[in-house]
Amino acid sequence: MDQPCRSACPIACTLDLVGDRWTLIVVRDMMFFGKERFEEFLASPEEISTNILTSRLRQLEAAGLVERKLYSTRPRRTSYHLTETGKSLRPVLKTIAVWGLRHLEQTRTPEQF
Amino acid sequence: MDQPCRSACPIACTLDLVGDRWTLIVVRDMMFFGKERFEEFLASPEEISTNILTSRLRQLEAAGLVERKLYSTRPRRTSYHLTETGKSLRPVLKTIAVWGLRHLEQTRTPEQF
DNA sequence: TCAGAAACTTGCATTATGCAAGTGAGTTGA
DNA sequence: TCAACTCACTTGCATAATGCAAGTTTCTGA
Repeated sequence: MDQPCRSACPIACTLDLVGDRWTLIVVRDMMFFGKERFEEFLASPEEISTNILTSRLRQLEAAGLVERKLYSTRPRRTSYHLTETGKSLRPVLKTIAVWGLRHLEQTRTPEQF
Repeated sequence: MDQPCRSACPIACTLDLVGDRWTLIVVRDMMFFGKERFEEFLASPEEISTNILTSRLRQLEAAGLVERKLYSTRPRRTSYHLTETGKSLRPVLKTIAVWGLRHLEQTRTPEQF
């Protein structure tokens, strides 16, 4: 999950970016569930903790996959959105979801796919 | 990476199985580079350490994605192979590779794809 | 002014990872 | 037959990541 790629392999480099337990969960929430705010991500059933969520949002922002916006300054509200690069992960998430549905019994479709 | 799924989401469950820095590297080595032996996995450019490799092979075996075989008892040699379930991860790996090649500059194709 | 929400930060314990060294069974060559 | 070597690990220890709870700051509305 750190910056330098372990090798020139596109699989290894992609995993360096999003290959951990939480990053793609956050991307999923934005891509399929339209979540935008910190509290919305916290409400997901996987129960990410606040420090991990902060660090993942920062990393995704640094990687150019997510944009952070202040959509209100008076109460100061933050929202997060996928950039075009972030949105391009859709086939990856889709393929993973299809595999999970087919091979892991305990999974079910949440309508959205 | 532990057994119990965090939720019923197919993406989250799949990540519980293979969502870390190393598991899919090992699967990649078997799927695209035909690697089978412990020492072959160690030789990959990402340089996995022996204890992590052992634990990942055990987890993949426990998850039914990989089979372990003793192909020689006299010098006692072990080989690892993808099961049908393991092989079914090919589209996932492919999609990740395509994304990496398109969006990460430092990556290049190793012919095999 | 007092409770409450949103978006965090901080501290600390637990778990995972990285690194180096060691082990044991068997093989090869001098 | 003895030393060196290979394969497939295991062990120990330091560092890094994660999980959990609590606290902070800024603002709102009653």
